[in-house]
Amino acid sequence: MARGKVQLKRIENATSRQVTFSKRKNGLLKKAYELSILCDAEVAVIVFSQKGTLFKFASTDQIQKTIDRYRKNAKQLHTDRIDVEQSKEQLRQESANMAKKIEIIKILQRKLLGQDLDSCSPEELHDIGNQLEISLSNIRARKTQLFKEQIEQLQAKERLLLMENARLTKQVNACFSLYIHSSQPNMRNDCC
Amino acid sequence: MARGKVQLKRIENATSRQVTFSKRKNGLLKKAYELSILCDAEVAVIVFSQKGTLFKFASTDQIQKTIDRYRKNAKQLHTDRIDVEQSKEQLRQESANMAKKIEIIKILQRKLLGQDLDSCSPEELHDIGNQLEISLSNIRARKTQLFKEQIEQLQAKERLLLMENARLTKQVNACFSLYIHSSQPNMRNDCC
DNA sequence: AACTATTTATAAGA
DNA sequence: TTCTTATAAATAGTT
Repeated sequence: MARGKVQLKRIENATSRQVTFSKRKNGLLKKAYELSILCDAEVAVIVFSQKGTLFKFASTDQIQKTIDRYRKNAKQLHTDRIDVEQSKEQLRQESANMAKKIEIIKILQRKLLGQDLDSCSPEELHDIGNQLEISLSNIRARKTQLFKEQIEQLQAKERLLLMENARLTKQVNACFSLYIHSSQPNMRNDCC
Repeated sequence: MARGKVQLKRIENATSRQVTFSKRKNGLLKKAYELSILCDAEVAVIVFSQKGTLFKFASTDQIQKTIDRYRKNAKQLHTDRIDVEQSKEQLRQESANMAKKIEIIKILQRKLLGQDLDSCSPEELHDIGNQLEISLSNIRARKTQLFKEQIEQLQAKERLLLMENARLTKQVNACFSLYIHSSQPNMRNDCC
């Protein structure tokens, strides 16, 4: 724009490029400022030098406001901020649900372990009892078996004793009959 | 910049302001473009007219890239994108941890319910057994009591039968003695 | 960083 | 809006 037109292409000389960047960058920011003032427009400019240095101008107090307005306008808000908030909210809810589940499971587990039974409603006690019955019927099989075996043994013993008892009674009667027929018929009632 | 200097203040005439906005806006975007080409810089410009119409320029294919770079540079990324990503990641991890917890608790619960016992190590079986023993000892008290009562009854019966047996044996012997003394001494061996 | 010859941007007018 | 044009501003090359 002075002392010769410039080609619109990257300035190869590094020093020259750096100088031009500095001048034009200032010019750009100034123009942005003027536009915002003269025309009452909302303007935001972000410039990174090749070195990575940041320069910016914003007509609002917070450049973020303009950026947000841009994103909203460009309907990218849906895929960015709101989207992110939604997925965060979703994760939060999942989290909360899981925490609830854990609590419920823990409570049930404590009850299954026979603790905190005081706080149970009758139906709950019933249900827990049923569940535990299932558990117990599996786990206790062996113990129950032992009890049963013991009872069966006792019952077998009982049967044997009853048989022995019957046999003895018969024998007593037989003896008594022999005795009656041989000497004392009036003793029959005492014997049976 | 021509035909008279302008005061750096809002142009009051609406039409004039609109025209100036259009011209200067184009000029700003052009300057931004030139800066990005000549100096190989990353430039983003966002302009909203008073009406709210959006105009923008970005030297990258996606203006969002420049905005993100800006936010990163301005260390706002910490409170924005990265922060959001971190909290999302945190929630994700919590979520995963909770899922694991639920799995573990479910497995334990299944085991407490007497299922999937095949997959247990001996120690695990032992621990679960112990836990269940506590539970069982509380819940089973009544059933065990019934078993014991039944056994006690049977034992009592057994004792009664044994006593009866003894009594009968005694009686048999007594009868036999009477019989022997009264008539047939050679029958003693057949009787006992 | 300053200078200045030129180019570029643009205000006012049409 | 767009074109014109006088003139202000920006800036490339130089110092």
